[in-house]
Amino acid sequence: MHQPDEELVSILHKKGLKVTPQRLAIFRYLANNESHPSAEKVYSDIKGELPTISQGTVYKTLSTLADIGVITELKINNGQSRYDSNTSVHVNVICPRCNNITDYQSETIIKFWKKLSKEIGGKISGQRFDVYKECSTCEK
Amino acid sequence: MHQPDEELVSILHKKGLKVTPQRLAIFRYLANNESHPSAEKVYSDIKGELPTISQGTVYKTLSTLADIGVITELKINNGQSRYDSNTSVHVNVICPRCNNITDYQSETIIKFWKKLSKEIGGKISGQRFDVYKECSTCEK
DNA sequence: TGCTAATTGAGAATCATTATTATTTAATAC
DNA sequence: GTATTAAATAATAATGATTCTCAATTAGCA
Repeated sequence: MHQPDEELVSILHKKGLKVTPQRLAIFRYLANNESHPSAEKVYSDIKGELPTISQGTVYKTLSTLADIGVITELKINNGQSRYDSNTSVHVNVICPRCNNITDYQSETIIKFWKKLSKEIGGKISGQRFDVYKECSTCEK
Repeated sequence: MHQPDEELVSILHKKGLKVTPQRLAIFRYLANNESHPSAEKVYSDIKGELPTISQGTVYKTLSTLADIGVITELKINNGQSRYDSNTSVHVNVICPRCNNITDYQSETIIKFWKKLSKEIGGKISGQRFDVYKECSTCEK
């Protein structure tokens, strides 16, 4: 696992934002977490490291990190947002039962995105590809 | 414009659900509407036809129509759901400023979906492809 | 025409998220 | 190091979309 802090610190400086323990901890947590946690999950897990952090700070920090582009926010069908430190083009494989999310990446997706973005044209600022598929746990 | 009622009535019968004026009106409204309206917009527009309809009924009806697969629900980043009677594989081109949504369809997408669903495998129950791009109105 | 379960309408309740504000703190200058 | 100051945080209230509850109504069938 590489050091994610340097990247974040450099971007925060570039944007004129402060480097705070809350921002570092939440970013680090997501960088080491494949599970696309909700804000609530981030809050309850991060309290081990920062016991006095508030829910509001978690929400604002996640939103800030998404604004500067180091994480992505996914509003899913159960009404909550999930957060992902994988900012490259990929497919979110979402279990329609338990809302577990895993990332899927392949050449097919990269090529499709190249072709599609050219086809659509204009100032494209992002994309999101979801596939709904029952996870192995729910299948049973 | 073809008659959308027959299709809906047949599916409702198949599922053992009742054919109500509310369900017909909301489905017809969406079938003739490209703009991916919110529940609130559906409610305020449908009141012209059904003045006594309640917001709760609109929400429940939209959810029912999505459950039986005749419309799709899109939770977007401003926190609301948008509804679309286009249930074929397509890309939602979403304006990140005003949240206007237009559908984009092409061979590229059809081919990609065939390839991707084979690649991922398993019981896939749906998909959603979004592209964020400023609409012509917001560009100005 | 009457019966019955599903649906509707009205309003209360919920849940995730956002806003407010006083306090604290990171970053910069001295 | 210490002071300054604007930005960030913590606590809590407020919001907004959606869901729930339940009595009244209605579609579908006998």
